Amino acid sequence: MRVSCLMLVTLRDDPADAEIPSHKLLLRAGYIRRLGSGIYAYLPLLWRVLQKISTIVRQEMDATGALETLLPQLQPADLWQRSGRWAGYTAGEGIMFHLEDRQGRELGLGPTHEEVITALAADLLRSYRQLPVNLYQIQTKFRDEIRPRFGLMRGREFIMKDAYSFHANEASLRQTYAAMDGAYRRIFRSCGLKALAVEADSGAIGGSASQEFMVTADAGEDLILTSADGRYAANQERAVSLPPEPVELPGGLRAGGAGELLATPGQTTIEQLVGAHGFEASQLVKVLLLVARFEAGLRQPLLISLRGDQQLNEVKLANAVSAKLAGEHGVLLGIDPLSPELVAELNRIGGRAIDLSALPLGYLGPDLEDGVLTAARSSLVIEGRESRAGSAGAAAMPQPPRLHLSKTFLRLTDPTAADLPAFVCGANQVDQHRIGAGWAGLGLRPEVVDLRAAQPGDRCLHDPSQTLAAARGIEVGHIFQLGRKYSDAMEARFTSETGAEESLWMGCYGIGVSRLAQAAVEQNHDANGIRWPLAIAPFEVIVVSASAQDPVQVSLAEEIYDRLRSAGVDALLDDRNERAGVKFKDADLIGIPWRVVVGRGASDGQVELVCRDDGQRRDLAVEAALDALLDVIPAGRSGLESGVEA
RNA sequence: CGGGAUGUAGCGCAGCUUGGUAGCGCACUUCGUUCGGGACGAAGGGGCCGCAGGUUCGAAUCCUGUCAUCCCGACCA
Repeated sequence: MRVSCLMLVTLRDDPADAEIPSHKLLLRAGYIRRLGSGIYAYLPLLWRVLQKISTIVRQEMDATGALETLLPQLQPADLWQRSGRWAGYTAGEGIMFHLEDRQGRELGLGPTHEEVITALAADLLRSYRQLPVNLYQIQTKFRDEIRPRFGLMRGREFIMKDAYSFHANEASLRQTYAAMDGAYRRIFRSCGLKALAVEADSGAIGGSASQEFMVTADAGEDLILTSADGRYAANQERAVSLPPEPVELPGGLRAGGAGELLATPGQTTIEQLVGAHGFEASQLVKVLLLVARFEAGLRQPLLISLRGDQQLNEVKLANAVSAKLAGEHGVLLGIDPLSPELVAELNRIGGRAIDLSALPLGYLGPDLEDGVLTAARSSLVIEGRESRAGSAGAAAMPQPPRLHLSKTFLRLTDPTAADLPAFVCGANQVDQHRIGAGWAGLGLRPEVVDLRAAQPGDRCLHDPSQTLAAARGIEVGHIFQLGRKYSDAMEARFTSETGAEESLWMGCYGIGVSRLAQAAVEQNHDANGIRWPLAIAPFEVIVVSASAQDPVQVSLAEEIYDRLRSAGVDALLDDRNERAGVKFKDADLIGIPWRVVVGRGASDGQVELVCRDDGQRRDLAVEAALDALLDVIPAGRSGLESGVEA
């Protein structure tokens, strides 16, 4: 390809709406253009990168026996209603673009394909003899992200490789999951990326085991905790660790564990209590009030007890709450702090009102009575769901769920708090705490759930001499063992060896192809521009004649370009009538791994070979330069020596 | 959705406080000189100043509304 024919438009200034290096560079170097928030055109240079990544992905997926396919992006709503995800994915903070066709039928634009593939599997897979199978596709996904960000990093339209496997039993699922783990490590290594495999939360997709693949980069959206020995790595959402040992409370239990009152005027935070009384934060139990929202209308107040020096991990909390209540009340839509606005909403739906002013915020103890949820004397009751005589149109709308407020707290206690023999906690009255309280003395038998966020510096479970260190990562891949969640919901069954009808076991495996391209830039750039790993660079070599006027240089450059191309090298020829400096700057910016400069030495058959990655230059005879390139390029196409580290 | 910021030429910005001819740098076109790290000179082209109302003799500038984009939080490949 000749640069003169490439529609190359590079920018000298950083675009104002880009924040992180990779986003700026992709815009400046002419790889992408924004059409709307989270919507980008992939320009020809980037398309070459995406194709190369896709080729690597295909090779590795095919090598595991996976079958490439292409599924519809336009997906009928009833599929999603059958899996129970339609409401969660379209209402409120749902992420699916959806529309109605001319007949009034509802459709969604595929954010993921569990429903479609499971419906197909239900149709096609009848016998254990057909199993296992693993189907994959590389295609555009649509997600109405709450906050699109950083160019391709979080787009509303993006390219994803997604694979779905079906099995007769869990052991087979584990086998394919392990095969995908291996394939993913090879894919990222082949792309020339340093990636880290970490334990992950399985999130909204559901299922049991899951692992994420992170490209380490400062701009990453995820926090990863790793042990120095490399044996443990996890997303902070998921990470577990040994908490620091608490400091024993002097005096132990008082008043039989009911605690003695302690005047703490104006001291509503851990820091203030520690400062005023010389406590250690680990001697305190703090209480958080939250409300969980469920799809079927339940609003469940939560009373969470944590040791004072620990932080809540909201993902762990959501999982725990969901595990307890989602079966009966549908999908957990969210968990919110008990703010005045939320109290106002609860008051509208609760029948009786919560009186926020009666809650001694900052002085709450774990034994706060359920009575506060109904105790307000306000008789101001406003019916939330008055059914107005609706028009025909309104009548056709599905009825929103009836909101209702639980009158009792769901009380969950982190082990760090539950294990304290004696502690300081709020007294449920303003300006008072209690010292020397204990769980039994307060009349409580805490329900213990791991809710604390692991922190950098915590000791590791597998080896307490190791501590966790933090790194930031960009999630480029995620593999899940789904189990039978979708096959149960969508009745995707097969006949087993014993003749019984059983639900299929499923796994799913995703790679963000377009995100991966940008992550590669984030991990490989310098002040002058992008430094593509050879394996996914849009071109492997750029041939630049220093002077477009010198016919000797021009013809030698043409010759080298032709010979590289006929040797199977992806070569680019900068044949523009520009000054050498402009061509060099552009070559660095767009990040081509090797540059052949045909300049002053051209008449003596000498050229310069420049490596973009380390900046090294060598003056070589033409033949030597070609030999060097034909040696290093095929070797480099297979990626790094060692990519995935854990 | 909550909080913060910004919309002026393809890109980056000034002008707005104090209303009166729409500007600068880069990019683009033509000519000349230059030619190994984003050259120089000359001459040009390109603007519903995000949009809609309002105030005013007069609005990029003041007021109201609205839309869009970016950043910080919940979502995820």
